[in-house]
Amino acid sequence: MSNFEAFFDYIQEISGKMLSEEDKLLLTEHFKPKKLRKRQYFLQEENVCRYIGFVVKGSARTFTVDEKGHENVLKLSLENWWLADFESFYLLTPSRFNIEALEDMEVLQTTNAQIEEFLKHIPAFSAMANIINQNYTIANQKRMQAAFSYTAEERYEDLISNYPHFLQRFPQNMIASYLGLSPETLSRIRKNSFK
Amino acid sequence: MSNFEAFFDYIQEISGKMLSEEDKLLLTEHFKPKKLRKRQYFLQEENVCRYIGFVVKGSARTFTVDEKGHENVLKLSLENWWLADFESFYLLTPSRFNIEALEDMEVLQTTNAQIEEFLKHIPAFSAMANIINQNYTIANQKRMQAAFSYTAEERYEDLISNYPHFLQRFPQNMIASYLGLSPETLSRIRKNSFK
DNA sequence: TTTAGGTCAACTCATTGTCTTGACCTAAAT
DNA sequence: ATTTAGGTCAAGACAATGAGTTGACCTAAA
Repeated sequence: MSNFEAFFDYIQEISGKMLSEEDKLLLTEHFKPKKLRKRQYFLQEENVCRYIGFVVKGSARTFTVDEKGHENVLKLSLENWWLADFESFYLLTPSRFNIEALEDMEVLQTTNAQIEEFLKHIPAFSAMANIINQNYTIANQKRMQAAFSYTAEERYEDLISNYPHFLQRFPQNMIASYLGLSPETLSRIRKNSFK
Repeated sequence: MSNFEAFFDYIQEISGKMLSEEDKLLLTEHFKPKKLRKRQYFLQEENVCRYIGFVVKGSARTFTVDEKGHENVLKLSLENWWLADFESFYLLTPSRFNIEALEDMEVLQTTNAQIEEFLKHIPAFSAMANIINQNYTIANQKRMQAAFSYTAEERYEDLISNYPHFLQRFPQNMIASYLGLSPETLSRIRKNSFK
């Protein structure tokens, strides 16, 4: 049904290791394909994030809603990204985040307990996990730093050089929120940058 | 925060019994107010329905999605109705139903285990539960019968005489689906009934 | 062989979402 | 004290979506 091949390729590519047939079988058995329709939630705030999802198709946003009902986008996800609130997922605490499909999606999802098994038994998976965690850490650090020391314009330039496809896939107001800008400011920045 | 008064009134009115202050305290402690935004799901298919919800404000639909992606509305809910897939809720089996907010909603929700407590300790609650179950059974029976023996037009007439406010609160295509009609057919029925 | 009602396609109209623009405000940095 | 970056508010343009209607046609059961 769902395309596990892309998932296997992804693991092998990131980890630099091969998956055996048994590995693949294990993964296929315990990653459950799930379809989300546009606007459907993968995770709703106040719930525990019981599943981690690998995006096969579609896009999503992770966001919070503050007291005033204002939405704050923390993460934008596309194909070959992971969906989860890791804090909630690992500690089983209620999440403050919402993860919402922005398009119809296909996701492969599994539980915390299963992830432990994969880490133990599948070398490629475990290698991948390490690399991903490193990448996330670096990316987050960069983002934090950028938020403090870069101007709005620089952050935008940074985004388009690192993730040029974001502009095609995500509405501009969500990118603005992701960059910590008002939609108006981003609109003006874009206008100016056409010179 | 949320309006428990309406909930208390409802219980007392249906059951014909009074709630003591302790009863109210127990209910307030264990029914958690929850806000749903329009299009948010109270329950998604394949999940276990862990909560039952009392609608304080807003409206919702219970529907299934068949293999062809066609949505089938089974229930329309307004203020002072209950939200749950009772089969899933009582048996803890994965649900085939989706329950989706059609407007921003305020719901009071609690768990199966808590309901047991209420039934044991709150006479008014237990009396209410009995009456509701009876009403549901009767209503379902009528609906089944209607589906088989009435024409589309009769079912529509029946609906507007029993629930005239549905027309104001729910989009016509959902009412059509609820009646087991195509939207086109309902549209034509309404046109004719203006004579 | 009529009839009830479904399916498909096209069109209208209202609603919502997205982006842009101008006017104005504020806080920090000169 | 005043420039500057960027936020807030309000209005408007435009596109996309959703809801309702209508006509044409099809099918199964009475």
